[in-house]
Amino acid sequence: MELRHLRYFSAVATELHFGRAAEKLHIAQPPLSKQIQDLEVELGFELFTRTKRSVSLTPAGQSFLIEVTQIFQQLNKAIDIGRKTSRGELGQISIGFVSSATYNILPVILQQFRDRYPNVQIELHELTTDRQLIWLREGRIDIGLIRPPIIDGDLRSEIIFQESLVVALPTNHHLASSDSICLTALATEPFILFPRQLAPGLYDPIIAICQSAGFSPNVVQECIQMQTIVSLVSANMGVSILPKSIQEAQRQGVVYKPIQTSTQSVSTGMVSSVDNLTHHLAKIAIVWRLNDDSPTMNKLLEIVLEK
Amino acid sequence: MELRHLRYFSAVATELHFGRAAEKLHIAQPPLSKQIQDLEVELGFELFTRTKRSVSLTPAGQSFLIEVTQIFQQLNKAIDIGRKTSRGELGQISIGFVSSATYNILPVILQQFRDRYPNVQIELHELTTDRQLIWLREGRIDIGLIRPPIIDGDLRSEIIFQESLVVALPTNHHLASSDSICLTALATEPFILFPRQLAPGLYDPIIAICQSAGFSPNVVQECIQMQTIVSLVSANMGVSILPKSIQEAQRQGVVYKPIQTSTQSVSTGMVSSVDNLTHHLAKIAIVWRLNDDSPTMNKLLEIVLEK
DNA sequence: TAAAAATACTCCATAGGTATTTTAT
DNA sequence: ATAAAATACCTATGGAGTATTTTTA
Repeated sequence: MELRHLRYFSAVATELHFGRAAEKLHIAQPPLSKQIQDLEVELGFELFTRTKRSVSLTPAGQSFLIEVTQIFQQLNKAIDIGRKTSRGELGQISIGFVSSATYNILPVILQQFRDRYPNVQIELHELTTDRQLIWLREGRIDIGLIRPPIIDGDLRSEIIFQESLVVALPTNHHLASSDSICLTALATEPFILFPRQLAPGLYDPIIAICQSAGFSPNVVQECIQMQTIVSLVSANMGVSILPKSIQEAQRQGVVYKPIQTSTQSVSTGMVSSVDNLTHHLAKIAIVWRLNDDSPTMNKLLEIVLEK
Repeated sequence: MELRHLRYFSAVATELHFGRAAEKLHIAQPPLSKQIQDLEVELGFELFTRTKRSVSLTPAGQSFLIEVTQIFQQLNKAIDIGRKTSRGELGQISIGFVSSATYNILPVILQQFRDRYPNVQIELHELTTDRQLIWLREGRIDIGLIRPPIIDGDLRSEIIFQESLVVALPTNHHLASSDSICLTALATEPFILFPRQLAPGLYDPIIAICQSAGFSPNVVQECIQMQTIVSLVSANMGVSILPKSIQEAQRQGVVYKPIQTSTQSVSTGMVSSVDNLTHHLAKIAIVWRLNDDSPTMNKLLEIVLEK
């Protein structure tokens, strides 16, 4: 049996006239009769009652017609779903992100993507950078929003967001009323940072700017969650250096201060002003599998990278 | 597009290997590749990602596969429903019946039919004989259970049940304690009968046996419903002659008595004993359209007539 | 007698086969 | 070197056309 048989049957069932049905199908009447006969033989039951002068559906033909109509609807649906999926208009995407992305780039991406592809199901996973890289390779997520750098030949990435670092101080700290902080003033302060392993691309620059301010930070506590770091700062456990957008998570007991650019470094030329700038920035990169041809993923990439 | 394309797609999607899929389909590999290519061109999107060494479904191919699987399920369902309908195992039938058939033949027919064809929807219509004939011609019912005779070239009928007539008397009637009634004894009684028009095949024999008992019944009341006749008898309005099975509808205030066979008629030979017997019988016939080829109707006929 | 489906046949488009090439591992 | 898909080309099945017959209203 082929769709042709069903199309022909449907036409004859609608017209109840082999001649007119054949005309509508742009074929001659004899082959149409033949095809319907073949179909009836294959099905094992009669579809039409022919009396040389008039054609009518048998009860079996009537119920078969109803079902056949649904087959064609189902076929159209299949084609439509396939086409939409191929265009990235339908489907699903799994996105991993570091917690701090919640305050800046993630909501922007989500809103733009949802606006343009409302029928794509988005799955979100808050994960540290290192776990995102594993999940990407395993195919558990399609997109990662991580702290660079990444070193993996099967993955590609692009920096999509960068922001300055700020110092987080408890409200009652003696520098809490300054406009900006010279890092040197924090040389003896206890520091609360996240473990280096979680995001070396963010950790190392922090250490570096402390070094260039002439000290190694005295890390008294490590926390996996940035929120927890903020909590500990507010509890007077120490100070921290964090990406600026953490300010969005309004928290009592903590103030954030810009880092005072060391004019000395610039003037001496030891560190170029460009390097200095980049070293004061916290970056977020989007990562995906090099060989991923998923249309949904590509549409999301398009949106994120087009700016 | 033909079902062939979908069958081939389904095979390749399952095997994810053109060679093996072709083998399973009992065709060579090159034509299979060709058909899949044709399908992709017609659909306008890629179904598979081929890397000469491995085949995998694109996201669009994945969703298309799910829908295509449903098409085949739908197709099997269509064939199954058609076949069952053609065998009379599925469908619907509309049955008309005279009220008195409720007490004898109808429940038997219904039970046997339901047992054998549980998936056929039965529509029941209690109608008088004359309206059943109209509804049959209009196609509003497929089967009638009526009081014969019928005279209609487009309809066919068969007697399927006959029973003797009985006299219905009020309990306090002076003959209520007799074992059987000689009709002559009722010559002066008031009679309650149904209008002749509703079932001449039942009305005329009743009049005939009264005539052969030497009187014309004095009809004081006509009722369309047999139940009403019984009610009026119980209310002392008169007597009646009814089919025996009306006894099943237990009713207080009424007794039913067999009619005493006139030995005279038999002995004189004026009326043959056979004629006499037939004239004392109330018949029910099954009627259907001569040109009705509905399998459901034919299966019901088979059941009713096979005994 | 006319209208409509079925039959008989003819033809060619294309599904499917065979041989070979290409390409990635 | 090998496995597997694609390409090239050929074959033949069967879908569709034309002419005709059959049937019944």
